[in-house]
Amino acid sequence: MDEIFGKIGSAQTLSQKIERRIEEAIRQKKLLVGAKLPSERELCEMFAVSRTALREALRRLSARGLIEIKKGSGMYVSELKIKDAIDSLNLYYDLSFDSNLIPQIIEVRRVFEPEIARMAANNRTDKDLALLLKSISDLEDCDPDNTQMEADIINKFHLNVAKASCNPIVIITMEPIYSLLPRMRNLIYANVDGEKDFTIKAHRTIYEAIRDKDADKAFTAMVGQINRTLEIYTQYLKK
Amino acid sequence: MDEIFGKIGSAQTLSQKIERRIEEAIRQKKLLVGAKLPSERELCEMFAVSRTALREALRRLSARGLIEIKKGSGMYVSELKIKDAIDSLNLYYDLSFDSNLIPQIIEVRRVFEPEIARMAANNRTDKDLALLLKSISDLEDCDPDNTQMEADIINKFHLNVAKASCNPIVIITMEPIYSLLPRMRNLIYANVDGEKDFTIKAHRTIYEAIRDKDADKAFTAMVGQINRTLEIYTQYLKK
DNA sequence: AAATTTATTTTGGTATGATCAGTTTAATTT
DNA sequence: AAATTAAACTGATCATACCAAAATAAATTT
Repeated sequence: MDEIFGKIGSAQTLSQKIERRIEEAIRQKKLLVGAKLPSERELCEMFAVSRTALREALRRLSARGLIEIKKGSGMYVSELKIKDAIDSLNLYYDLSFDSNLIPQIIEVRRVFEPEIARMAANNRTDKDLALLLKSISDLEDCDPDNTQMEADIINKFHLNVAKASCNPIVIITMEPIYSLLPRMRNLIYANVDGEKDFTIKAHRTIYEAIRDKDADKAFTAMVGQINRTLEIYTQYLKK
Repeated sequence: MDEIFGKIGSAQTLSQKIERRIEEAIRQKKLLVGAKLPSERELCEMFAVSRTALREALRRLSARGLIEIKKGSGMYVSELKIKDAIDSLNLYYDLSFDSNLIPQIIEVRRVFEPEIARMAANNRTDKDLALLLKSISDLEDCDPDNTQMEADIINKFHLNVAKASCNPIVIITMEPIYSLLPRMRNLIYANVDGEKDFTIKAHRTIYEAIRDKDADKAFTAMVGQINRTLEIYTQYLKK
C-alpha cells in the first residue's frame, strides 16, 4: 500500500531536528571528537531557535553519549564510549529479565564460554593474566558471608577471561549477560557449602591453562566450571 | 587512594536527578511498560521542580528509549527495544570503526554460530523451519545486482537460525552482531563470482540438518559456511 | 437514539526573559 | 612572577506565556 497521503509536515519536533543536525555533523566528522561546540546562546542564533528547543536537543545528545556538557565551560563532542552502548544493552537485559531465563542463560554460557576461554588462551597478554590472578585472590580474601561481593568477584573473573580473548566483540557480547548473573547467582549459590573452595580451584585451573596458552585445557576447564553451575542450579530447582 | 575529600554536593544536575528517579522507578517495575506517566505539570508539582528541569530529564529518558512522548496525549513507559541498544552500538561502530573489527566479528561468529546451529537442530519448531526455508528462497529470487538486499537476506537466514535455537538470550546476543554485518558484507562480497550459489547450497545443507535434527551435521555445516566467509575475507585483504 | 460535528480541555512543544552557579579569563595586587 | 580578585562567559534552573496536537465533552444534525 503506497503512502500517498503520508505526512508531509515535520512529524519531528523542532528539538529533534536540531538533534539530527548536530548528530549528522558528528557522524560526518564535521565535528571531531573533542571539538568544542558554540555556546548555547550562539547556537540559538545560528539555528534561529529558542534556547528551550536547543537545550532539549543537547540534553538528548548528551544522554546518548554523543556530547559532554560541562557547566561553566562548554559543550564538547565526546568520544563515544563503548560503555554507552553496553549500558544500553544492559538496561535492555535488565528490563527483560525474568527468572525463567536462568536455564537459558546457563545454556548460552555453557556453549560460549569454553570457546571464549580457548580464545583467551590463544590471545591473552600478561596484563590479562594479572587481572585474572587478582580476581582469584579477591575471591579468596572475600568475606564468606558477603555473598553479593562473592558473586561480583566471580563475575569479574569471567569477564576478565572475556577480556583476555582480546576481542572487543566478545566483551560487548558477554558483558550484558554477566550483568544479569549477580542476581541469579545470589538466588542460587547462597548457602551452598563448599562451593567457594570449588570455584577457587576451578578458577585457578582455568587461569593456569590460559597462562600456559593451553587452549584445549582452558576449554575443558571452563566446560567443567559451567557444568558445575548447571548442577547446582538443577539441585536448586528441586528444592 | 581514599577519596576523603570527594565531592559531597550533587555533582549531578537537577534534571539528572529527576532522570535517575524515574529511571529507577522503571527498572524496579514500579512503573510498568505501557503505564502512563503523570502529565508534565503534575510531575513538576510532585518533584517540586520547574518544567524546564523536568522536561530536560524527560527528553533524556526518551532519547534513551525508556519512555515515549506523545504530543497531546501523554508520556508512556515504553518497552525498551533491542533496537535502541543496537542503534547505540552501531553509532559506536560508525564513529570508531576500524577494519580490525571485521576479522574479530568473523572470529566470534566462527566460534558461536556452529554451536547455535547445534541448538537450533535440537530445539527448532516447524515454524522455524518455514522461516529458514523462506530465507533461502528469498535469496534465490533476489536480484543478483542488488548486493544490499542479498546481504540483508543472508543475515536474515543466520538470524533465523538463532531464532530456531529457541533461546531468547541467543537471539538478543547475536542480533547486535548481525546488525554489524551488512556494512562489511557489502564491502567484501560484492563481485565475488559464484558466491551466491555457494551460499545457497550451504544454507540448504544447514537447513536440512536442522530439519532432520542432526545437531552434529548442523554444527559442521555452519563451520563450513563461516570458514568460507573467512576465506573470502582473506582473499579480499590481498587485493 | 445514534452518529456526526463542533467546542473545550488536556497535554506536550516552543519562545522569552530573568536569575543562579560553576569556569575561565583578565585585571589587579602583592 | 605569583597570587589574588574581579569580571565575563557558560550552562542550569525558574517562571510565564502562548502554540498545536490529541482527547474529551458538548452541541448539533440525522
